[in-house]
Amino acid sequence: MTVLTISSVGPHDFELCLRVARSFSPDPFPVSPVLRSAVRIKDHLTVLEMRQVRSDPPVLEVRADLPGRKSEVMQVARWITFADLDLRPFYRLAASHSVLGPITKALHGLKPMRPASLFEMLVTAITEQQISLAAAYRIRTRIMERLGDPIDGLWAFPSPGRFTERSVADLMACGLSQRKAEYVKGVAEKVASGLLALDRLEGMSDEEIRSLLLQVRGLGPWSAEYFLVRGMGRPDRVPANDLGIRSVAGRYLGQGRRLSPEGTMKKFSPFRPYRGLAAFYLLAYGRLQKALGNDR
DNA sequence: TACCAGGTAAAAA
DNA sequence: TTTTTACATGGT
Repeated sequence: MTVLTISSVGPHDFELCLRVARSFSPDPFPVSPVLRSAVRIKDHLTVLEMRQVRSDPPVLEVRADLPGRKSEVMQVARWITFADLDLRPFYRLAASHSVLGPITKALHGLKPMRPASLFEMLVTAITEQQISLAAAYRIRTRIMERLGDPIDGLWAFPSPGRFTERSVADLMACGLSQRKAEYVKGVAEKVASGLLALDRLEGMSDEEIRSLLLQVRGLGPWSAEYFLVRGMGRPDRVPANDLGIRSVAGRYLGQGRRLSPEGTMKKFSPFRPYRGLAAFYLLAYGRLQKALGNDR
């Protein structure tokens, strides 16, 4: 067992990050300060255990049974936990705002967590198109159980190859529509063949990534923006037509009713270049209120 | 039981 | 070119 430590930039409350991430899942997770995550590192399946061991300055600890791969483990853990994100410029921008000011104070140290792989994020985006997050979550669970690799009580998200070797009918049996099954298989083929080089995206601009994704069948404007902000953590991206974001924008920044996509973007414009982070904080606040039963 | 839920591509007009 | 439609599952 290798034990590594990660120093995180700026304020970071990892337990809060976990609580928020879990609040988006339909399953009631046991409250635990430890994140256990099954990941693939260089074709090697392993479980990462991450927890916070110091708060100021923040330090995270990572445990993995993968000797000799320390730098890769460190890199993946930094990616998942978003250790390199500095929240302070966003907090300075939000501090004077009547709504985001108090909310950023209440959620001090909250960083959005990212899935270990961008391929997983693409599949997640497709599953979440049009149907509820809970329904999409159930479908992804079936995908993991049927195509993924079990390890230590967890499932690793299936690699692109696992999708390409299955038929569209196999994917439909997990609950995807025929359309979405075709989308997912098509994306997996593009990634597996190298036609869609996800490992090159990090060095590209938001707009470059967006236009690249829009060329892929099954990925529209919502999916591209969702991928940018949730999968890659690009802090200024907001899916303008996202139902959840339009609702919280209306609830906390408007008159209570869901806003139009244009109205939503207008409400977030003061937070440039952190509009996506502002949206995330509203969503997180809304989920935590709901979990506490304070959402009426 | 209906209806809506963090859209998209393709058919129809 | 613009508008309309089909689509899967799960919660309320």
